[in-house]
Amino acid sequence: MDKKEQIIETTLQLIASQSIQATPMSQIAKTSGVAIGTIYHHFKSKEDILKEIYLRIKQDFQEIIEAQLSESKNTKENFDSIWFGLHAYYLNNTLKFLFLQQVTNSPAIDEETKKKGEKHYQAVILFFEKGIQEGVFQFMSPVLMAELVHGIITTMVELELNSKLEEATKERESALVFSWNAVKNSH
Amino acid sequence: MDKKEQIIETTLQLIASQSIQATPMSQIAKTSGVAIGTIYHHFKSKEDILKEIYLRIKQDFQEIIEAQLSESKNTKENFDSIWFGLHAYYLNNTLKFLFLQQVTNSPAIDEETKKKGEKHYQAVILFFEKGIQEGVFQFMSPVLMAELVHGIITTMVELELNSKLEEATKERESALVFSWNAVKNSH
Amino acid sequence: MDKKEQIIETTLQLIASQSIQATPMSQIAKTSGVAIGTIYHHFKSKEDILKEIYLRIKQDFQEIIEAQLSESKNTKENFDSIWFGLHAYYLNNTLKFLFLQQVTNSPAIDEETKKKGEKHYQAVILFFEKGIQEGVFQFMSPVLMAELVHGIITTMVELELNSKLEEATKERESALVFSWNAVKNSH
Amino acid sequence: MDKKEQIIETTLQLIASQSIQATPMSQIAKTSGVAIGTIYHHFKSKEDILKEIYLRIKQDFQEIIEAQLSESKNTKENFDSIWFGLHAYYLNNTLKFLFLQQVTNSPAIDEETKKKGEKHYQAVILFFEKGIQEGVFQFMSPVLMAELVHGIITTMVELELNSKLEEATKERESALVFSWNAVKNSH
DNA sequence: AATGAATGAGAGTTCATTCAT
DNA sequence: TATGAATGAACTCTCATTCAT
Repeated sequence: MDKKEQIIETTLQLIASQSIQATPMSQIAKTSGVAIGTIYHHFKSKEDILKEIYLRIKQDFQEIIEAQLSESKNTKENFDSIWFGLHAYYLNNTLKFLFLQQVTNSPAIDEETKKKGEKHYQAVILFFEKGIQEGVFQFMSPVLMAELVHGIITTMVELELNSKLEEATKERESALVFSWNAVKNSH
Repeated sequence: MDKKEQIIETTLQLIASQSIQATPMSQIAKTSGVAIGTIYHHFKSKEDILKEIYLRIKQDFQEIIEAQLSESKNTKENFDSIWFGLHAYYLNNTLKFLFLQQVTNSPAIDEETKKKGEKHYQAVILFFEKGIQEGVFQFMSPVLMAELVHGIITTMVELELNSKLEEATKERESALVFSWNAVKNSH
Repeated sequence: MDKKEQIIETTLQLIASQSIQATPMSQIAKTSGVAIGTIYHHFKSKEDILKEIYLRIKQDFQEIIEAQLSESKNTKENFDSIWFGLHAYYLNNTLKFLFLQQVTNSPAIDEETKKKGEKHYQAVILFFEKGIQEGVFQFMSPVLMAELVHGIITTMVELELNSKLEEATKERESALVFSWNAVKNSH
Repeated sequence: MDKKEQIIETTLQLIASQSIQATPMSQIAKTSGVAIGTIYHHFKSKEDILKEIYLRIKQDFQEIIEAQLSESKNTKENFDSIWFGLHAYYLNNTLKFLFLQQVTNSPAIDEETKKKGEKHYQAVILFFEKGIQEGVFQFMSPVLMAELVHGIITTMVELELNSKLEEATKERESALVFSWNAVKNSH
């Protein structure tokens, strides 16, 4: 594997399992089987590695959304697809999920990069916007709605990973119902 | 104010505005108007200050819940009270909210302390448990339901603080509707 | 001796004998018999130590000038006193002289500090200004004249230290004559 | 321009404007439009580039002296020619002047190279030696005299470059008078 | 002749914590 | 109870140099 890719992969693993502060560059170097200088040859700083990982995950996010959304499905079907698609992504990419959790509410990633990351949300926000306009969804800021649903999925994954749910598969269904009821227009 | 209280207050302020890693003990000392030695006289370590702040917030949490819950209200009324009570607490105690955000998904607080903090959730979980048994709420793990609702409130406050909502007051109502539709049993 | 003083003294010695770049903080610490952290307790940075040493030398400079100048001496006598006073200071404080040589034309000391250092020249410049006005000295910018004379002394010390002069004592007299002829008004 | 020349030119520029320590090989490479490896193809080390620049300047020095000295001029005329020739060279080749200033009192150039550079002084030293023997100049070590005059020119250029003189052209004349009075035999 | 990815020793600095007063 | 000088392991990052291509 390419050394740069090696560094990214290692950093993701280490940070997911032990936090950013507990992951010195020296350890990233040693674990990657690369000299410290080599890391700095490919990245401007430690923060720069984090940025790259962050934006890659946000791009994954966009790709999943776009892969799930389809004009041939109705709104409910698309909603379910997005929900399960994202849920599955986080659950199958635990390292990325844990990385995001650490980084999201921390100054480890600067505002500029976070803004860049938000661009990848457009597709979901458009989806909710359309659903609201069509009256399928409750009237509400689409950004808020998107964030709330995302928060639900996120909380769900968190509890599953911490084994706080006895029958995760069943609860998953409940959480989806929970989400759909939250979102849909009941009038 | 006594010195210990001074230290706690200062630490909360500094951490809320600049993150834990950016807040060295030396700065806490200087800003509190106290010598470094004095901090260590009152607290075993830096982590110890964080723990104390963390547990105090969790206790606040419990008190709010208990203040809102009342046998003379029906489930919907109690739900609304909790929702607004918590929302108002976070919004009026921004420092504590920002502190929690940083600390929640980070190893800054050890698992033991987090467990201790969870004890303060019992009242809410019982509330949801009862609602589920009575059939007012959807059938679901009460822990999951509590976390999901809490997540919704949290996301809401976050967006308000970041000014991502144009008409926060209206959206707040929508978010409550969103939450209620999510939890209530629709059969 | 006071630890701060110890650090200053050691730094002066090390830098004079091996240059700034060849003098890492770790060596200053070890040679001073002090922990690295202790250095940073007393000084903001490596540059900060240099600044302090620099300004102390400039202050010495002023004190020497003021000690030599006397209203009871005529201009020629005062000139000689300053010349020999400064020459002796540099020769007897070799470390300080070598430090100055390294630092003077280098960015190791920032412009602000250099400006501060220049304040200690006022007495000499005034002396030359007065001599020029009285017609004892050649007509010329007093700053330039002061710098030129200082440069002569400096060059002299440099050659003496590098043993490039066979009979230093005699040459010293010649250099003084050289200086006085340069300075005096020949009309 | 050939690559080696390009590297020399770039290094001179960078070092003159930002000091040796602030000029890494990587920057020299990038600014020269050349790969790092290419630099090492033409020069053994960083110091090696400095040496080459240093010796080239010293050679310039010799050429200027030789261009100015003429048997058809008398000693005073030759002195003036050398003085102005050198002064003009430094002022018109600011980069080289600044380079010299940095390098002269620093270990960046090894003693061996400095010795080599001194060979280019022979012509001036001989000039002063002759003037002393003829009784036109004060009796004094010719090396010392040469260094002192050189120091005067150097100080003059320095002050001009730092705009510390209000009427540089006039002061230049004064500095020449200053120098001549210094060297000439007054008996 | 030219490239540039890779190296790793070593730099300056930070900061939680200790301890003598 | 309160102080703050002292500590030193550990951090991020730099940069002259090497070497396979």
